[in-house]
Amino acid sequence: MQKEHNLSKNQKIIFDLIDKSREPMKAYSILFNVQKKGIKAPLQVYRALDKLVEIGKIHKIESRNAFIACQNSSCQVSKATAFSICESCENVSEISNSKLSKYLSNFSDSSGMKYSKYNLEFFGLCKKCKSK
Amino acid sequence: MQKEHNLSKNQKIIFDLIDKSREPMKAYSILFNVQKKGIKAPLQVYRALDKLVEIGKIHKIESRNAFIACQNSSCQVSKATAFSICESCENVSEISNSKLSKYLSNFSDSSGMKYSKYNLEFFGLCKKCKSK
DNA sequence: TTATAAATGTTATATTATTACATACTGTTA
DNA sequence: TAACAGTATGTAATAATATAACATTTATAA
Ligand SMILES: [Zn+2]
Ligand SMILES: [Zn+2]
Ligand SMILES: [Zn+2]
Ligand SMILES: [Zn+2]
Repeated sequence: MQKEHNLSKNQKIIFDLIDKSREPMKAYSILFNVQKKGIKAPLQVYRALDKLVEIGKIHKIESRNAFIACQNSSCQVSKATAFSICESCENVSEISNSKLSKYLSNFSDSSGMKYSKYNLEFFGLCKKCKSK
Repeated sequence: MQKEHNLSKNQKIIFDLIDKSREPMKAYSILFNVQKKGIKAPLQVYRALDKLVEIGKIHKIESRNAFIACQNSSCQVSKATAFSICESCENVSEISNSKLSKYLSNFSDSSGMKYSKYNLEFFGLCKKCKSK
């Protein structure tokens, strides 16, 4: 059962915007879009983004410096994330595959490191772009 | 067998610096370090980095905006990369695990996407930092 | 209530990366 | 050799991404 996070005003404005977007959003594009709601400075955006990532409501696509809403109802924190990214149309989806997540969550090697988090990004061509 | 790439002057200067570094290097730190060798502008650094990534001599650690030399003699291109990152000391190593790479290279799901590349970053505490 | 943590507002600045344009070098082929 | 194509370089300006520092306000809980 998922802990309910009561988002603050700025967090809610920014989450709603990202959640409605069909594509990953960049911080300054978010800023531009929420200026009419009174959020005027980059730091206000980055603070909300940091918190939303921390509680797993959004994830950062590291290779794109962009943010998407969590598409798995189960991500309470952003600690085990996998995405597919089309290099042609830049469509991004969160991969929800229990075998993959089990495999990676249980991964260990001889380095002696204790892994507590991972982020995986797959790149390729989506169905649409392949057939062009 | 690995194709021999004849690095250009700037590419060689920058690769040698990264290769000697025990930690991932950031672009502007690289710039600072190669100024005595005549490389004066960010673009000169970024161009060499782009090429070195393309041919697999270095990889970008996306979550850190930093670059490390390939630690696998086999990476001809940066298309199947996995790293372990200590969140305490920021030590980064390239993971070379054939089971993992096979698993990920063969991964496919029902989305219809054809994956041609991936990048995986594991986070946690290294041996040293765990025992502190 | 009092204390504490979390969130906000604001300005300035740091860090990372690209655009645009001119020039030079390297290897191939007519 | 000459012409060409592809790759690399040099330089200036600027765009895009992210954080520091400090003051204030709001929410939560002892
Ligand atoms: Zn998620
Ligand atoms: Zn596509
Ligand atoms: Zn490698
Ligand atoms: Zn460590």
